[in-house]
Amino acid sequence: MLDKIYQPHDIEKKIYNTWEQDQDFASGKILSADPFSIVIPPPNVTGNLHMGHALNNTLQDIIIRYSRMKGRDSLWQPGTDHAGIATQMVVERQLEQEGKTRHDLGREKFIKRVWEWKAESGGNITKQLRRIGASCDWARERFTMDEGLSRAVRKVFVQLYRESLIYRDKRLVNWDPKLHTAISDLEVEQREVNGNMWYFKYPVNGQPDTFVTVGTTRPETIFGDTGIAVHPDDDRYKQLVGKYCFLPIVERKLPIVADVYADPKKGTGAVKITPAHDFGDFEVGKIHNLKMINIFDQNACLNKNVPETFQGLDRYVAREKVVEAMRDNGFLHQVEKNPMTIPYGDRSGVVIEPWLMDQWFVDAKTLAGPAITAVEQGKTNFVPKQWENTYYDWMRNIQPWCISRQIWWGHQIPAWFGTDGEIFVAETAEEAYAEASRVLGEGCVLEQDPDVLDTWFSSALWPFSTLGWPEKTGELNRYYPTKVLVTGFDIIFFWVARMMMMGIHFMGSIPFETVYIHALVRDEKGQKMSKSKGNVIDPLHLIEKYGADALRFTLTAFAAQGRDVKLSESRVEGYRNFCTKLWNAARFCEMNKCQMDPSFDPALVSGTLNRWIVGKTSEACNSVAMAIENFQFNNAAAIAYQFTWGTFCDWFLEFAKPIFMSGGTTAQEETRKTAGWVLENILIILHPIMPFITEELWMQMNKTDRKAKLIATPWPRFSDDLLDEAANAEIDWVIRLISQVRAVRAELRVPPKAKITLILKDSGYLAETRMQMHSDLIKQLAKLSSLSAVDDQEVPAGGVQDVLDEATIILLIGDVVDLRSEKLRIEREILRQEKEVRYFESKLSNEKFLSNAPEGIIEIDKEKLSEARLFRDKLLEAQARIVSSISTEKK
RNA sequence: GGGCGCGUAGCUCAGUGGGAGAGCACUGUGUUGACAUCGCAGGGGUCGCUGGUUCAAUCCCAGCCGUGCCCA
Repeated sequence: MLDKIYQPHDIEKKIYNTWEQDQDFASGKILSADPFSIVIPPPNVTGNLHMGHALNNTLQDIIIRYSRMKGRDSLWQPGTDHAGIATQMVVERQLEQEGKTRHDLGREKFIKRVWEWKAESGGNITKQLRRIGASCDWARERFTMDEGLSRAVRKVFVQLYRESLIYRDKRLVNWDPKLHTAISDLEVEQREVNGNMWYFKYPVNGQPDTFVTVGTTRPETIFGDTGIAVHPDDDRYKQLVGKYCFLPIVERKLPIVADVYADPKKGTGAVKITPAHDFGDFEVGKIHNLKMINIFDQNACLNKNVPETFQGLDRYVAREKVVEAMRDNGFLHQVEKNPMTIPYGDRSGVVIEPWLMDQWFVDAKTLAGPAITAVEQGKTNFVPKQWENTYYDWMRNIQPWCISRQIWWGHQIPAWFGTDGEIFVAETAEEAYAEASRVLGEGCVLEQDPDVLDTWFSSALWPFSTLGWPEKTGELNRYYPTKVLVTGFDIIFFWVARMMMMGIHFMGSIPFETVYIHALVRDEKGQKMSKSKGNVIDPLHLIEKYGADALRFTLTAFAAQGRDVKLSESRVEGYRNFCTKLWNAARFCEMNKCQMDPSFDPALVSGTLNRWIVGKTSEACNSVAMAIENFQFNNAAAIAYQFTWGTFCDWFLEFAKPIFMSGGTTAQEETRKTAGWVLENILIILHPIMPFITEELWMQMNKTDRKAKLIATPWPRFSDDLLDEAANAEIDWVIRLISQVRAVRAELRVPPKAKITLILKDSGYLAETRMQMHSDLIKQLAKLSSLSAVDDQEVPAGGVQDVLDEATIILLIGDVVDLRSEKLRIEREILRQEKEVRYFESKLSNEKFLSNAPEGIIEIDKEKLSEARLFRDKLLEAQARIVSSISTEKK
């Protein structure tokens, strides 16, 4: 016997262990089956499960579990990425507590230390993924720093270098003065701040009392100024082009150049050019051959290229000093408040400094071409489709990708430098030496580039490196390309785009057929969850409290395409109740010996009720399947929920009760088996969304017959033959009758326990038959003492009346009812029906409507009209009877 | 400034060119065994505003207002 309440805690752990131990998640077991693969967006190895992960992995789990049940050879490739900067920061923080820095340890020991940390804490996130039920093929788990994946990285680097798609260049990069590394554009966050615009007067050479006034938001950069730009068509400055200004304090000559970069409408129309410290200025400087003077050290403090009194100052201290000096010397024209955006490092949180240095770059522009075409040609599709625009937009304006990082944790760049800066790129040191020997001679000295590659460089290879590439493995052949990538929109640029580029370049084909972009999980007020706001909801906390299935169902029910998920705990609670409902329905089935019988054939049932629920079940199964295949997860959840609760529990089981309580008839036996079969299918369709409770029920209720677990049970295929229109109409009629009686009773406040008499007038043969067939049921569910059909003459006066199709329902509820208020009730309803009749009459008398509307619509409206008329007429008759009762009463 | 969304019941959200739905909340009511984490019944919405297209618009189009995100 099932417990009275579902206890997720113990059950979830037990079930998950069983699955994992029995290798139920393993791919490659049925090689004759169609392969179906997805790769997990590898979570950061330092990460902990947050709501975004919970949603992302729930959806993937639905897809893969469904695929498995559909009989495909399903691979969900798991793993984590090494998160270069984040991981290094974690370990450095540990060292800090010991009073050490990574430099105290040295590179080798530090890396060892990181691996130790990884061994100890790196598995957190994968343990947490297990908590939400993720059915990854854990035996295949990969890590971006694994030997195999590292080899893939080296091979890709070398090949791209040889193809000139990776190159070393001196360019401005985003320098993080706290972490001491370059970062990519994507790791820079633009924040709105209120800053100042300072206007400085630069004296013009040879023209006393003539100044060019320039605005700047960064006074400290004046030491790097090497020119002034004005717009070529700007009459204010035309005569100055080709002349020089003097840079105050420094006394450097600054050529005045004409460039459209200077916007005449902004500020004074003249801008100072600091090529080594501003991305825009850098381009201008190159065009006009301006000097590039680097004025910062790696901490963003002023270096030796500035006047001595300023050397070593922090950039913000320097800013004040410069303003002060300019003011004191009369070169400060004015200061304005200036709203602007400032670049911050997304990891360090400090202001990023554009810094001129040698770095490795990927020629992303060239690689992006085929990646754009693949989407244009529909080889890869985004769902929802509008994300393709975001993808195109970024890809078409893509910039060179800076891939080198000045940190230690990561894939060290496979490039070696000779003593004079010669570069040798090779997969191994041996190869590099061999090559260098040919060029520089035997015994040459090489040093490997100390930098490592951007983590996303290795993540970009994930869909094929995890399958064994560059080896030509069977897995690679079988599972690449993957079917669908499930991810959030925030990493379309970081990851999706780069996987597309690398996948196409190295595998010759797209890495995935579909990119499903899901929502962002927000708090109940719609705000992004963040630690600083303190509005983070911990998925593990919700799992503890309500169970993983309740959380999964909630996330799924909210995962409508193109909309964010606003999560609140009360919703999770609501779906926990759904778990309880399901549990109790199963318990009820068990109590009534409704077993799952594998030999049961739904096509052979004969009882109307059973034929009805069989049809509804097949409909629900097919609709849920369709919804999952179309990535309409919220629909899948809604259909399964409505069918389980609203159809199976609320009606079928209630209808079955009298049958179960009656003697051992054949009808009882059939209904038991049908109920067992429906429950079985409910467990199946709910399993992808709520794997734990469904598996537990499956195991408990299939003690004898079946060995296979639910996870390995085939998803049923039902033909439309199971739908029985006649049975539908019949049960539907009974449901409507019961509902109407209940409504009238509630409205007239008939005591719930009071049994009353129902008389059906003018019911017609069909309705009368239906009534008689289901009389026990109707009596029970509508709480009736008796029900019968009568013709005109036998109508007792004074009953409460209602109309159901062509029949009039008469409820004899004794003296309780005030005839006058009953008369008003009927009249209200008559008014409503008359309005209905008028509406359709006018619509159907509109010639334009008749000539333009499709025939089907007209037919439906005609039917609605005649229904409304019938309803109204029946009500009018009922009203007349009341009136006569009232007059009788008076006498 | 460019782009992408969103605005439907008190709340959170589905949905559709043919008279608007769910969950939660709310109101009334009900516990001799599936479930009070429940049952039964009920109230509640000019589908943001203004125009246009159409026989028909909550849905399509335009503009406006409000709101959110991404990019510069």
